Parts: sequence; C-alpha cells; structure tokens
Amino acid sequence: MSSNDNNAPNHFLRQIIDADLASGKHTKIVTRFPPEPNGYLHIGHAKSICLNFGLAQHFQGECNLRFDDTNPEKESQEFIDSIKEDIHWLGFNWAGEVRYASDYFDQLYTWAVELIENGKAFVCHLTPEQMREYRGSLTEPGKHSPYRDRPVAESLAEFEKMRAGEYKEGEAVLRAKIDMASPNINLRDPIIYRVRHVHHHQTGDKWCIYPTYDFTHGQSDAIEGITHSICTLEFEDHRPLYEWYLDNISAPCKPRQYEFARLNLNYTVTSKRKLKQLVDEQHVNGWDDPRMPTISGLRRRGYTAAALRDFCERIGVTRSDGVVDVGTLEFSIREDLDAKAPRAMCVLDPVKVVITNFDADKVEDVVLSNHPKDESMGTRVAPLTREVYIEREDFAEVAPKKWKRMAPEQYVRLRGSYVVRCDEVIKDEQGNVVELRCSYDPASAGASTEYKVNGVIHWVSASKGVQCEVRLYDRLFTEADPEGDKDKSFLEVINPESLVVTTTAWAEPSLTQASSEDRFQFERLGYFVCDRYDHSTDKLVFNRTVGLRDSWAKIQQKG
RNA sequence: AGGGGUGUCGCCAAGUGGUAAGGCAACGGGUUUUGAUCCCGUCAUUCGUAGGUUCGAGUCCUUCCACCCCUGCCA
Repeated sequence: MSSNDNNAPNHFLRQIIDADLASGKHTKIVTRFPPEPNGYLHIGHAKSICLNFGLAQHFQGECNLRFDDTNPEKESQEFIDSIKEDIHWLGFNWAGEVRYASDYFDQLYTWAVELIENGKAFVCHLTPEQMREYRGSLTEPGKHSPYRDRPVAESLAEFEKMRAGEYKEGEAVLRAKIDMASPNINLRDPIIYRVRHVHHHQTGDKWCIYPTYDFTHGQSDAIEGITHSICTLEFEDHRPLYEWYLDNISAPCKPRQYEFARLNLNYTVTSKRKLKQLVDEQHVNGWDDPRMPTISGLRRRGYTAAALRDFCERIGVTRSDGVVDVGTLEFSIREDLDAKAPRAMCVLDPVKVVITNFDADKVEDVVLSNHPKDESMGTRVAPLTREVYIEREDFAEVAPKKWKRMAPEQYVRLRGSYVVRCDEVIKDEQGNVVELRCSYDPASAGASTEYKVNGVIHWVSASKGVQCEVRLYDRLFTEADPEGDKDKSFLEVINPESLVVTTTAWAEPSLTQASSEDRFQFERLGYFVCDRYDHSTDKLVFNRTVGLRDSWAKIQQKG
C-alpha cells in the first residue's frame, strides 16, 4: 500500500515504538483512529489516518476504527457511513469490527460507580454558570463545590437517579474529585457524566446520561488494548487526566497517549465548525464539493488516495505547529497523475479553425499515444477534419515576445498531426475573432519541417468532437490564511472564482468512452476527472483537479 | 513567576556533542510534437536571542524573546 514506506522519515513516534518493541514493553502495537461522527473527514484526518494505520502496518500491528460517540446530538449515521467509506477509499482497513465508544457505556458506568464508591467522584448540582465561577481562572484556583463532600451513598443514589432520568439536563453531573487548585484546569474536578435526554444513534434510548470525552477515551483505549494512543497537541493538557482515570479505576492495562501537531494548510480551513458552516450556508455544494478539503471533496476533485498518502508522508510528523503550503499537496497529485493519467485533448474556450486546403468531407484518423513515456498505455484515434477548434488563448493577433502558439502568418503544429499556417483572421462587428482560416502542410505529419514552427497546440475536430461541461476549480480562499484577519470572517475571503463552469468545451471523441472517476491529463491544460456523480456517456462532465505547471504564466508575469 | 507546548532556508523537515540531510517553492540551463514531464545546476559559515560549559554546541546549562494550546455539562 504505502509502497515507499521504507523511505518514510523516522519520526519521533516511530522511534518511540521502536524503543518499546526493543525493550520488550510491547511485543505488538495496537493503534486506533477515533473520529467523532459529527462531520466529514478532512485532509487533517487523512494525516492522522495515515499515521495510525501506517504505524500499525509498518510495525505489523493493528489499528482499530473507533467512533468516539459520546455526544449524540451532534452525531449521525450519515457521518459514520462517510467516515468508513473515506478510510477504505484511502486504502486502509481497520482490525476486526468497527468499534464504538458507546459499546463500552456499561463498563464506563461501572467504573464511574467504582470511583464514587472509592470517594473519588461525586454528584454535583451546581448550575453551569456556578460551575464556571467555582472553576476559577487561568491564574486563580477554583473552589470546592458544596456537594463535594456529600456521603458516598448519597452520590451513589443521586447517580442512579441521573441514570434513571429523574434529572433534567443541567441539573446534575457526576464529577471526579481531583484538585480544584490545580494549574491544569482539566484537573479541577472534571465532569464525568452529564444528563442528555437524547436518542443515541447506536444505543437508542438506553441512556439519558453520557460520559464525557475524558472519561471515555483512555478507558476505551484500555479496553481495546491500545498500546499507543495518538492524538493532536491540544489534548496534551488532558494527558494527566487520561492517566488519572486509568490509575483510579480497575483498568485492564494502561495505554500511553502521545501527541503530534495537527495539519494546517494554507488557503484552506480545516475546522469542522467552519467546514460545516460552508456547507450549511451553501457557500459550497455539500461536504463533498470539490473545493472542500474533505476527503470526499478531494476525491471528487480528482485527487487519488495514493497522492494523499504521499502528501501525508512528505509533510512529516512532529510536535511543532506549522502551515503546509498547498503547493506541496498539488505536487503530490501532479506527480501521481503525470504517471497514471492518460492524455487527451479538450478545448475549453473554442475558436474555430478552418483548414482551407483540407477536403470538406475528409476525416483523417490521427493516432495519438496515450502517454508520452508509457507505451503500455496504448494509443487512441482522434479524427482530423477540415474544421477544428483550438483554444482561444492559443491565438494572438499580435504575437507577444516568446509566443509559441498561433499567430497570423506563423506556423504552428496541431498536436500529433500537421503543421498549419494562419492565413486569415475573421472577426465579427465587435472585433471578436470568430474564425481562423489556415492552410496545412501535407508533408508535415510526423516530420520536421524546413521552416520554423512556433509550437504545438491542442485541437478537437468540430464535427467529430463532443461538447462537454468542464468545471474549473480553484482554491476556495483568496487569502493564504483565511482565518488570519480578526476583523474579517473567512467567508469574506472566499474566492469568487473558485468554480467557473463552461458548458461549451469540446472534447475529442475518445472521451465519450470515459467513466465516472476516470482521470485524464488534458494536454497543455491540467488534470481532469469525470465527475463522480454527474458524468455520463450522454453528458460528459469533467472537474479540473489541478492545472499543469505553467511557466508561460511566469514569463508573462515578469513581462 | 497560572499551566502545558514549540522555535533549524520562503514552506515542511532531518539532525540524539564531532563541524547543517532531504522534499516543496524559487532561480538559472539542457531535452521535448504538452511553455508538461524529465535531466543538470544554484539556493542556511548558520540553527529565535544573549551569555556560559567544552578541544569542539543546532545538540548540554542559564537568560530573555516570539508564537500555539488550556477557564464547554464539545471532541
């Protein structure tokens, strides 16, 4: 799967596991990927998936998929299904059945009772506002809840009442008795269970109290025998609590938590809240909109799983925050597609070319190789006819310096075919070029010429080609850091041209054979994929994954 | 003096006391019937800062600075 696994850098987690295996602390490692099913997976999750599943693969261990489903009102089956699909699509398989933290609710309840019985937890009736006041601040210690020293039997009874549904939400919580003066706020008598009168997507109406993340995660890891529990940096302050719970209940084993820096990508947002907002407010067309950094969005955009895995390997795993340039992601997909995508020709903004010395009813089969370096990808036929379309921007009435395309009286080669010369430019009343009249050199096919040929341009037969829809995607935001301006919402820097659709593009006829999710390089333009849902033989729909590197654009910029 | 982290090229990132890997980007040049790909070359006398230890410091000690995370009955 990750074929270049051996080239992967030996980051700190690999070193830790190496040492744990060498010392005999573990004989086999078990990791887990623990998403909450409250949204779609994004590129940041891909990093975590590649890390957790990749580590398991590398060390011949196992990786579980466990849904962290302790907050049912925000979660749903739709998200569970999409997450499972995305992980498989990325190329990974979890060990055994899918797990749910909710599978462990009975055990968690028992452990909560155990804590109460040992005088280490109590039921508290402070209101949320009071709770905040009692918690203190970053610089001041908190103070004890008046319920903190109630008798064990009383807390036991109250906890049972919570479970039985005798309290409304907010009226009672179970709290651990740790240290209200701790500089680590997570240790100031944290909440273990809260009342939630909501239906749970897995457990139905069995429970009306739900454990918090902190009381669930470490214990779930222990139940599953996770050896290395890997999470992101913001959970570092939770590690003492993770360990406190494991130390104060009868846990079957004691997993260790390790943190790494989450992925940040410029020109994109990866907060679930913001992605949800983009979807809910319809700034994009759903979670899998090709402009979304979700795994399903990237997939629909035309990214391959291999490219995503390669990207995750390239960026490394460390504990320092950083922002990765999207250019790195684009490099990964270009590299993969350059090798794998068959070439084809498509004209996005057509202008008609009439080859005046080419017979009107003649159709010449031009054989083109599907890949310039990989003969195994075979050849295809593109019909050449008297009238063809070329890209409007491949013609200039007045050729700028270094111009390598069509211009009056200049020679240019039609890719894979003849050299043509532009003899006449026909315009409408507004001065727009509507037709170019050219003549071709019958001796120029597959041969060099004695005269100077400007360059090579792509073309599509006007009579044999097919009209198609092309969706030109660009980055969703115009700012490298969409969240960087405190006075400006990220919504204000959405790129108005992040999606430009054309329905008047012309594709070479071989493209009618293409199926959903087939990828191509449209020569001289970029990489395109047949839309996963909207493409059909009757209506070709291509999404631009990424453009080709464009050195001409750079030359132009420099003037 | 609240606690916890992090600082190595424009961006990622190796480096684990012996004299700064690699990738992306950028910039030159070559090949090319894709201004693509590919190939060649250039790109940190210096590792946030200031001191100190040492024959020798990005690596050890101290100072200061910058940035990130933490006051949900979210995860």
